[in-house]
Amino acid sequence: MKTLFDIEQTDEPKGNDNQPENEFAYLDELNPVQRQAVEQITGPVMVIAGPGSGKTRVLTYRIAHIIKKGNAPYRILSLTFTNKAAKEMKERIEKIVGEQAARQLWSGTFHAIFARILRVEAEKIGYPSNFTIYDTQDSKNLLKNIIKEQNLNPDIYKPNVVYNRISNAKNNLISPQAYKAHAGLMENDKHANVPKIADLYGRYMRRCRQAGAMDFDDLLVNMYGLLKKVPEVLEKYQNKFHFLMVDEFQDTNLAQYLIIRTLADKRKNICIVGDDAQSIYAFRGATIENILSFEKDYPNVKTFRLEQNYRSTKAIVRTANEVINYNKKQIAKKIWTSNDDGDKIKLIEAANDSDEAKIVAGSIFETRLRNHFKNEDFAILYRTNAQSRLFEEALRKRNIPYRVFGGLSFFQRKEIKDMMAYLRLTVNNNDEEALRRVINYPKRGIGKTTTDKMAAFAVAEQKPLWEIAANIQLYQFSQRVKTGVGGFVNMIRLFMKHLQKEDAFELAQRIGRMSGLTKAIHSDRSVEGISRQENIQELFNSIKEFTDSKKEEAVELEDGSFAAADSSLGAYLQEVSLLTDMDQGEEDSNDKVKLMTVHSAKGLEFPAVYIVGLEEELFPSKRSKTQSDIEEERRLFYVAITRAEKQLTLSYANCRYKFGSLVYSEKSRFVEEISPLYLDMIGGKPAARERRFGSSSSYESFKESDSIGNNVRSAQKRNLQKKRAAVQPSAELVKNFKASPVLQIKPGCQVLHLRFGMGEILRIEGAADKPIAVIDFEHHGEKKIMLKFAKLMVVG
DNA sequence: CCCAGCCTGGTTTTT
DNA sequence: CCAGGCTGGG
Repeated sequence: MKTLFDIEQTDEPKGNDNQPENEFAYLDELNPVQRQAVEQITGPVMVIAGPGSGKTRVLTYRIAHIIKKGNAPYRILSLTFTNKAAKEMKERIEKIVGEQAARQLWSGTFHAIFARILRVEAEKIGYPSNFTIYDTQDSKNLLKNIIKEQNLNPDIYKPNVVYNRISNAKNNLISPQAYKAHAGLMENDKHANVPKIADLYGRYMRRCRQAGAMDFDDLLVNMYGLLKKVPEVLEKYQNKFHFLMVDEFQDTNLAQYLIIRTLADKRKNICIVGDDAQSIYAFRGATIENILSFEKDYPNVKTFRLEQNYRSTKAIVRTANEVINYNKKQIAKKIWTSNDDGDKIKLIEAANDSDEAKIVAGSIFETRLRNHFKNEDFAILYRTNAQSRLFEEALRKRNIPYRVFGGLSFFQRKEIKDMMAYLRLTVNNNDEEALRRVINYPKRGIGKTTTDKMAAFAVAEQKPLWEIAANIQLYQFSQRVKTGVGGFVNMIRLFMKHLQKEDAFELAQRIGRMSGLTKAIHSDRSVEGISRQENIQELFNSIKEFTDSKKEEAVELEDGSFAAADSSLGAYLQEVSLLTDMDQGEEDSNDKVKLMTVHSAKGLEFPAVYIVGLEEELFPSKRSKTQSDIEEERRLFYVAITRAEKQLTLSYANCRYKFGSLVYSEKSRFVEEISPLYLDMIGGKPAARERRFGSSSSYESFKESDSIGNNVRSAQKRNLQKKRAAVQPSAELVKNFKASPVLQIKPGCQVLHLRFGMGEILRIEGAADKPIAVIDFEHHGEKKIMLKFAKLMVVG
């Protein structure tokens, strides 16, 4: 983290006449542009802030300034995008304005803040105040059920696809009715052979409503609906919030933008901060258009540009600029720095992914010694969460402590979801997904057939599933089922009786005990079983922490009176349902190497950054096909690069197992694109590679492998054996292949077309759906690589 | 009708 | 590597 900026102070700080000199001392820490943005607390303000330009500093100081100017903290609504950013902001503000004031601030993620408001106002739009928040998995499960009920083919109507389309519609505030009336969308769906999407959308919405549940997108949609449909609510919040601030504005979608605009409409004291070059959430509806709209909607906007980078070395800033310059769609600006040139950008080229991990771990080990870095100075950034595993292994082997962020978050673990489902169901009986999850866990003899039958009644009668369960006696079921379901319902009802009497911790313990869930988990003595127990224990600990802290806390209301904070189970669920990563354990990340996706690294900075897995189809993702997709990948790369303060290392594996295929990719698209600059940086020759650590031959693992390669997963091995038996190469192909000076084909394999040329670039053209080749080839003398292509692709 | 255990298929990124 | 689907035994 930065301690002090070495800023050239061109202006003498302008002390405010009415205030003691030191009152606004913090303003001295800002450069002239930053300071102007901070001091402009009224009217529409737009701050275009490049990476490392002190954006968070501007935001936090601006909030402090608003408060110091005599405005109550609860007049300020500050919205961010991720929990992590929100948390960091809160901490920094607290340091300036004190804990008391910071606590009254309305600061958090869009989703969290809107959920908080909706809790209070939900009944005005026909939702219970104890509504559940469905996570993605809940939503997809519900969709899957609906698709099945409608007798649609789940292979065509993939829950994933349906979910994404619905989510898209919601992010653009398109209702099911509007969707049906929208010719373009309907045409599109028809074309994609999924004409029933609009219908499913409507059904899904009704089911959520019936279950008293909102999904992530509903928090936005319903917030907007609330403001549009209930004038007194609109009035209330417009009067409540005198100042609005939005961070990472480039990542807002239409729904978010319209909500912000509506809330700010009365006073128009709205400040947005963003950087179009760091827009990396288009996939969930974010649009840079919002920046253009903002300028149009607020013609008298004051714009400030923060272009000086205080974070990174010249080498890093130059690389970043170089990368982003390939993008056509961007607002012109020049990020510069007065920092040192710094070290050259390093490139690691590894044979395969586990080798890559070893080399990176080795490099961290070495750099740490040489530069007296601490573990916490390092970050490994990757494109997908799944990539973390090999790096974890490699770091463990070298005894380097690390922490993985994101990934399978605590709350997505099965045992935690089960427990949470009980808690959710107790607070909101109508929560269908929770009910389905636990009605037969632990085993109560209520199987799939029974649940499906109950669900059919629920659909036919347009009632929540709980209603059927609660009145099971009225329906045609066997006595055994009736007893089982009846017992379950009574149990939940018993829990409900204690909702008011007991705090979240007491009630959760009761639920764990009486539901038999704790017992079921404790009876499992396997390794996973033990870890499950620990997780449940951790959950209980966190609930205890929650109740304890709430009991200490007295909430100061806006009229000055005090009230006891709510420590009930309902309050706990509300607070916790939008947490994705348990970053509660700050001490947990003390002096550890940090591993995370590039997306979650946004807003953070580290002295030394490794960007790994820079391979075609991985980073950039193979899902990125269109020009604008690629531009988003490039922005993502830009974000990753600009996290680095002093050292940046890029890394890729020559060949990587992906979905059963081993892909040779000598140069990733990115590396190639920045290569003129990159060559300059490493001294003109790509041969100046980082030394390999560990094994003398990076291809060791291949030599030791069996004929397919020891990294092939067992399932694929089985498959491959089957398929290989079926595929025979044509004589011509074998001949062509053998003509290649360095490539040899193994008998029994088929290759469509291979070309080898342009130095070390292996180019493979053509496409096939089947696995076809195992190839040995020479590389720098004796090295051998085995390749198996599930799908041929152009690489190089 | 339920359940345990095997098998297969799928994996971007976040709230 | 995990979750969900399928199958065969109870």
